[in-house]
Amino acid sequence: MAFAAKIGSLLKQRISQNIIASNGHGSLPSMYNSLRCMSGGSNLFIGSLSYATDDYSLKEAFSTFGEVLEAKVITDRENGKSRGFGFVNYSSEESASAAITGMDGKELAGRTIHVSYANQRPPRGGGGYGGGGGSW
DNA sequence: GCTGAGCGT
Repeated sequence: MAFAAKIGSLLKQRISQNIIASNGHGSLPSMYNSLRCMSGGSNLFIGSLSYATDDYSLKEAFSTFGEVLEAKVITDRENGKSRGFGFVNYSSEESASAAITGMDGKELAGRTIHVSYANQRPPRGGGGYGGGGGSW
């Protein structure tokens, strides 16, 4: 069949476009170094959070910019009190970018928060220090 | 009786 080949061609083009879009979106700023170890989702670091902010409020606050797969506010394990910062995991990089553009330097719960891409975070499992390399 | 730089079990 001829259409079969056509479908294959279309699929190939689609894949190529996807790869190219992942490499050079054209709209994303230069921050490819920050996205070196991630697959399917973007991790954002939220700082200067209010001590009254929780995971749910974070998710609800950042859910308006995109689909938040996971929103977590860091709390002390020995105290159980909010440390004042959290992390937001989006399902798309554009959503994360939109969240940064729309929430970085803005106010949440009455406090100005700082939104940026997360950096340190070893994939829990292994034992041992991973790399560090945080210099870009 | 609690505080505001930073990066999570």
